[in-house]
Amino acid sequence: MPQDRDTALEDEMLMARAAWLYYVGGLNQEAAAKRLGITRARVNKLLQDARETGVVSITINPTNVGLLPVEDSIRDRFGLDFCICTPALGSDRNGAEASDLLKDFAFRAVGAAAAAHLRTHLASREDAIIGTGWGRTLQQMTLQLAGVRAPKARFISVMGSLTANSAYNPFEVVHAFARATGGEGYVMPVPFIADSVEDRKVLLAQRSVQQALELGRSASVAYISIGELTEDSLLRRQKMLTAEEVVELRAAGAVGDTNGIFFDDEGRAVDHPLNQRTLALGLQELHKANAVGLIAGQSKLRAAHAFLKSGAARGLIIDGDTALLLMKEI
Amino acid sequence: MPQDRDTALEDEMLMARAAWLYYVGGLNQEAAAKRLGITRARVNKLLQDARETGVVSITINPTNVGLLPVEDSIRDRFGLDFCICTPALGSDRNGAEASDLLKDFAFRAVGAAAAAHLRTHLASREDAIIGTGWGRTLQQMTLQLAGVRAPKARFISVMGSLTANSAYNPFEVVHAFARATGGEGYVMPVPFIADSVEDRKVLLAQRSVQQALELGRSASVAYISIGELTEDSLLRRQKMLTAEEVVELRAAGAVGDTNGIFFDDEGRAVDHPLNQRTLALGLQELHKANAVGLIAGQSKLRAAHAFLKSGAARGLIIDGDTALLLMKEI
DNA sequence: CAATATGAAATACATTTGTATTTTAGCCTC
DNA sequence: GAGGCTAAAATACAAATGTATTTCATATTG
Repeated sequence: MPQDRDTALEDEMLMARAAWLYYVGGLNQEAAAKRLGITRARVNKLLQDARETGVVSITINPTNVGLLPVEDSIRDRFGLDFCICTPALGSDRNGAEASDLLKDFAFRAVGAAAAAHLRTHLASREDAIIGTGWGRTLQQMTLQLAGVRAPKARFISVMGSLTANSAYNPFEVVHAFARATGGEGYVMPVPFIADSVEDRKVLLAQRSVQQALELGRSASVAYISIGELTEDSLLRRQKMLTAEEVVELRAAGAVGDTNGIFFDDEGRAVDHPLNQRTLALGLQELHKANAVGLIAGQSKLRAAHAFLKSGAARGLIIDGDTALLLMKEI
Repeated sequence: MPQDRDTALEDEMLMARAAWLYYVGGLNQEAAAKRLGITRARVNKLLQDARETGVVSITINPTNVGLLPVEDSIRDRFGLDFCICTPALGSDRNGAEASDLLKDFAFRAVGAAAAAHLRTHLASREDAIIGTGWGRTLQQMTLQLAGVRAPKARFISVMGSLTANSAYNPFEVVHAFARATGGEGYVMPVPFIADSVEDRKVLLAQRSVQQALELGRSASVAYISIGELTEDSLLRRQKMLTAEEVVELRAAGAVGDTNGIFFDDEGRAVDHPLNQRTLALGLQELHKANAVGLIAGQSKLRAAHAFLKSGAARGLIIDGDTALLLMKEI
């Protein structure tokens, strides 16, 4: 049941005061509790809430994480407006065990950086139209937007949806963005890979799809991620592709995809029927929609390189370790 | 002895990585230490350094701290563009003991709020010219600018420097701003209170001083603090004033100063030789330079009230407790 | 008005963090 | 290469923090 409004306000105020005392004032929880006349346990909970809801936010100065030269190189090499790297963490002393954890980190790191980027973007244009893709990185991004309010912003998926439902689904992603910011969300209520070329035509003719695509094309920024083309890839795991299709696509030269558009090592859309069945903004359209590529995880290295060659992206947010590998290739 | 440059960079990188693992990645210090191949104690120190040097900064979302009516009243009463209050914390159950801590807290709180303000300002005009004053509040402000990059910004002291060197010195403040943001810093390489009226003329004639003042006048925002006029005031403690001068100034009606300009309860510059020896932007010039007054600590109440009457400020950032007291007076 | 649900206080305890001390390893100086 | 210096590792311990449990007061509901 909904909490009383006064109580909620009172609560948020207490939260802010506790947070100030603790984080800015440097009091410990006990002292802060005494000061506020409540128990330490309560202060502890308040602080937890404050972090979760974004009343307090912790930022790390991106200067001197040591990747500025890398950022510049990548930006210049691929003609981007900007390139942001998260800190490189790769040099762990105990090689094997960490790789899983590391991958998770990459998603969070890139998600956090992307969230910060969006925050800045919304600060300058609060009525922005923001295109969104799908996947784990995008999902992480939505989780780290606490405290961002943008009731006038509109989030629009630049692609159709998954059939299987998961937190990575464009539908969920857009919803999460809208909820986090108080803005509006729009999705394309069709699968993003149609069953046949004919089906695609029918779906594409839908007014709601046309409207969504139209809105997506006018985005002032669009956050999209890319996929690698392997048996482990999310596309496969979500059953959007069959094993045979993967083999075919690879045979056609495909090394990765963005929003279901498969491209080869040179960043060109490959000649394969699947590419005729995708319901999403194309590579050129993404560029016009100010696409920002989010790259998390070293398994995406090859796909990332190819994607950058395609020229679809205006900007790049990439985890530091993958960026370092990319540097070696260019 | 000065540390090797490479080592320093290496160190700062390690700091950033540790901070990232801990604050963003959510690892505890032990896990982060293992990941980085160093001891937990070292991680602990790195994190401490990271906080102190502003590599990580913790900001608090200022919505709903409950002082909006106070902010509006003060803003309207003194014709300001804006007034920002930090949370009021005065209602501690155990009256006496806290006053010292509270004061320290006020500096930090106002510094944090001012840092957030600057952050926003720089977001809209990255090549801004920013005037700066001196003192503990300004110094705190510089420590809380983590994550702000503004290589095109210029920071210019609106006043001469202290003779005694301290972290509060305009020189240090400007330097800290420049370092934190990557921007440029300019100072007036002269004392801000000359030994005599004649000396002031000579110093003022310096080309570098003229240039600095010129630049300061064109600031798009200037952060300045005010001082109360007591034996405890920073001016006295930094030996910028003799005890006799304080007595004289008080006799002339002075209740406070900003940048060495002494004013009375009505906010008028008092008629005293000292006011002829100050090397700094005057009250009217500060208004033109879009001055924002930073007020931290209840001991500054009277001076703050007078300062606001002077009309020198375009905006105000004040700690909540002092704001509440101010409210009672107006 | 009694029954019940709720949120916070009180309490207790395990974990994490901060800090001091000692030991070790590398490095500079002579 | 011995001596002394420094930074970090290793260790140990005290303080703060996170979390669960029980108890209590208050508000809500039938």
